[in-house]
Amino acid sequence: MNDTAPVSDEVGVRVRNAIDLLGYTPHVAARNLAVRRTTTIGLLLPELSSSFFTPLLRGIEAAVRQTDYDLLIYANPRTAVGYDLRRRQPIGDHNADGMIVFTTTLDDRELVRNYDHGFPMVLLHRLSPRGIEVPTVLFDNRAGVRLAVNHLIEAHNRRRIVFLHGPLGNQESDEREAGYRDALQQHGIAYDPLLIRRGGFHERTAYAALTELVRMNVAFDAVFAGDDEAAVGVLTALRDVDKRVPDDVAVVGFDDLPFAQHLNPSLTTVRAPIEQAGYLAATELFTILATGEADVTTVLPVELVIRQSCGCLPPSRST
Amino acid sequence: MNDTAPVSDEVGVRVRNAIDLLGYTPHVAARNLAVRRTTTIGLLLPELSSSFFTPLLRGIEAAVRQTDYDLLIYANPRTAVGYDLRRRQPIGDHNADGMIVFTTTLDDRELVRNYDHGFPMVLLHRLSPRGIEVPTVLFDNRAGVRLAVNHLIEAHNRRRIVFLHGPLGNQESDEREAGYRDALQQHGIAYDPLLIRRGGFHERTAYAALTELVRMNVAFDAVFAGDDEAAVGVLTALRDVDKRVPDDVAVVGFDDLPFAQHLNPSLTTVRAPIEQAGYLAATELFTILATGEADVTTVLPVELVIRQSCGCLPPSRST
DNA sequence: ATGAAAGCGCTAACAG
DNA sequence: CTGTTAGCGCTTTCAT
Repeated sequence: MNDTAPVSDEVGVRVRNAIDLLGYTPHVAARNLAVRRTTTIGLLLPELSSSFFTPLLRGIEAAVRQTDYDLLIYANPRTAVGYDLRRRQPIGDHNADGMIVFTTTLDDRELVRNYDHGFPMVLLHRLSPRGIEVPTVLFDNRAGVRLAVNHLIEAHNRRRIVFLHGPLGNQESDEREAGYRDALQQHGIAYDPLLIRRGGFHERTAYAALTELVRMNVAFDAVFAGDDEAAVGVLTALRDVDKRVPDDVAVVGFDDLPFAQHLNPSLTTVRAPIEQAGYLAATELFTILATGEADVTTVLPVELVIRQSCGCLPPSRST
Repeated sequence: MNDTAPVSDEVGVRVRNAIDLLGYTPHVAARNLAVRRTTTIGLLLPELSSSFFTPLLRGIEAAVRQTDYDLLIYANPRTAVGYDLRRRQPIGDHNADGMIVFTTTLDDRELVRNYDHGFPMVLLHRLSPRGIEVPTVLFDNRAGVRLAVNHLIEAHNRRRIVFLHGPLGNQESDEREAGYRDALQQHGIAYDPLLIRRGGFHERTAYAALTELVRMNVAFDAVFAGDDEAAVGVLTALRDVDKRVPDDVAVVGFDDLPFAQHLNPSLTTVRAPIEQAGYLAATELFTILATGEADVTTVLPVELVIRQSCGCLPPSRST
């Protein structure tokens, strides 16, 4: 019995000795069962092996560190599609007091069920399912892409702009495409379905998408890559087919991941405050935990970062 | 009761309806308490916000995905130093069947205690504490650095080679320094303590270390950066003081993280099979879980990857 | 095939 | 201040 009740010195010592002797460790699961509280928040992620998560986790960590809570992360591609309901949930009220749900790592049904049970959640980069209101933190994807594509059109006179779409059903990608269409429309450029390819969000798929486009002899003078990871694939693909960036093809990304400025040419991209998003999501969750309430929707502004890959900055001196 | 005993149809239906109606979810902690098994392995990390963990996690994930187990990650800088023993352990036999321990995320005492309790563990990038034998997966740090420094000396005729040491007490960094000394000795170059600086393993600290070195007017013609993250800081620092890489100063890193090839100049570095290390560590843990036994020590070979920052490859055409 | 009872390791509430 | 008791939600064993 520690901390909860007054104890005489002698007993205290005796107990402590026993603890040391036996190497006793409290069984957390049992304790949690008893107190119905875990002092832990959970984070549900589709995967971890992408540079995108580095800043995101940094932000979440920063927020967690200011509290007494621990952070438990569960990353599992299997959670993506509807899976056996009877299968245990990796993170839930049994091992966390609340959780952050990234994009589609939990399907709507689960979300609703957790919500009905009053399990505190914050959504990241995904809208609350219709019918319930779960607080969510989002980027202004549409405005960001509009900005980027407008720049390609206005400053660099590009008109055949490829748009790499992320995984099917990705809300963010849909918003980004809306921004792309906004920009085209704004300048009276026709929307050409040939220029819309799947392949955003991953280096390899982006590489493949671009390569195929070239093989198909589709003409284009710019690429919105979907995100920075994809932009790397695009850059590589273009180099492999001897197209020059930005002279032949301008390239812009999304996110402004740390490596974007180190690419060659350095990447013009839409900077998303990823770290801040993580920080905010966690902070909101803690607010809910403390007060029971929180803002419903937070849309984070993004900005265009101009570098070399669009043609604005001169090529770098070779050190 | 699902799966364990025969049940009449009618009752089955009745129960299922009740489940749907109430939105019932099994309480995992309670079940674990009862069956004394979690079907989960844990991973203890000092932090997540470093690109190093991207490939590491990819490897671990790959191994986990082949099994029925779930992966729970706990990242906490607070675990670094000896902390309150009575404080619950975030991951332990109460919520995992075994765990992977990265470097110094668990202190020796805890390691020994877990070991004594028969809790399955695999160590990553850290030696087993003396007295007990916990399986461990390591890089051949010493040979790797020897390779790199030898290259700087032999191929590029450098003799004033800075060595960036990681955090105090970091075993890997110690091994790397041994490799550095090996190489110097091999070529009869005197060891100059002035050239050994703290600052490896982080971009910012590496930047600071280099900047200070320049400010102190210490002469040097090459830098072993400690790792690739640190190399980015070194490159930036050198650019800021108008030293040319590789002409004035050659730079080599360690790890070969994904971004290394995209740096400008691209980074000559020691490639460590990080992903494989993660995969192996997880696989070994599963082997222990299944059979109770595993190899004690696995040392993974590394290789030198030659690029521009040492002077071997010509500067890149600006696309 | 079903219901009842005990116990996993802990905390909390209550008497002594 | 200390020892005892009940119960967290589940599985398991044993009767019915």
